[in-house]
Amino acid sequence: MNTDNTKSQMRKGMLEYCIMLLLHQRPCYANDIMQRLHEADMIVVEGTLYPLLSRLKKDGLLGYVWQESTQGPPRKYYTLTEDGQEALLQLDANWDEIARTVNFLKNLDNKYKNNTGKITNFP
Amino acid sequence: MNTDNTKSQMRKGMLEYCIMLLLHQRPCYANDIMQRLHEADMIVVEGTLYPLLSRLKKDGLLGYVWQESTQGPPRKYYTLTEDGQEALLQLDANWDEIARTVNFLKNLDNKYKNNTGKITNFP
DNA sequence: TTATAGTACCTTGCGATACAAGGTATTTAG
DNA sequence: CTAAATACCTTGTATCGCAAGGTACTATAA
Repeated sequence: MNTDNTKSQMRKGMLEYCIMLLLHQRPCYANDIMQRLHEADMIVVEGTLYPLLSRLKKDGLLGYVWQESTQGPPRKYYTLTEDGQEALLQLDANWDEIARTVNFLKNLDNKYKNNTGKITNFP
Repeated sequence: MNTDNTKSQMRKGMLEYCIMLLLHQRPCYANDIMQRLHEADMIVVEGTLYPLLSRLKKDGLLGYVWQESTQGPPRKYYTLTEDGQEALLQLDANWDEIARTVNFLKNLDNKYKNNTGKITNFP
């Protein structure tokens, strides 16, 4: 089984949420985000991140300012707009709903296994 | 913001996991799955479900048997294969990792807001 | 018998997205 | 002046959710 692909699929949509959570804490530019997500055990690469940031900018959820750097070219520091903060609340709700659903199903599964010991009740 | 689309994106990969959790409890045919997921607050439609089941079958994670019905055409009752049960363990791990990451970021965010009260520490 | 409704399965086409790979521009070090 | 490092972005591919439409079987009613 292609576990990498499944993990990648599971991340779809989550990445957007995670990045907005990060930006809610403080402004970041691309490398900041990649580094901080890496610390949180979520890998993201440039080819994923830049289009995502551009899209959120285009949708009005993010803004950015150019900031000079002491070690290279200037950086785009992204921040959440007001619309972005509202959207983040929606994403919070979406996440809670999904987590609730998954945990509900996992609990059903555990309960089932504990009660019967095996899986034999074919209709 | 298109919340429906975001939710749809967040479900990518999760659906596969949820369906395998259900099938780990007992064999189901398509309508069973849609109904039980609906009870768990996760909507699935035919156009999503059938290709997904076919793919998991093709990958060897699911098997099925035809079963006569008293109220219509016969049904395909799907079950997890051994490979499917192994894959489910992987998906469990993937889910845990993602949930851990998201909660880590959410806690960071909460801690940040509680400590500072507002978001002003621009670099 | 034929027509209609209900059930169950499946396919096609579209939009969205993660990712690999490759490209451009700026700054600094040698 | 060149090379390396940093930072930004684009293109092409594969995958997936979903709306819409299609096929086939069964039961019921005219």
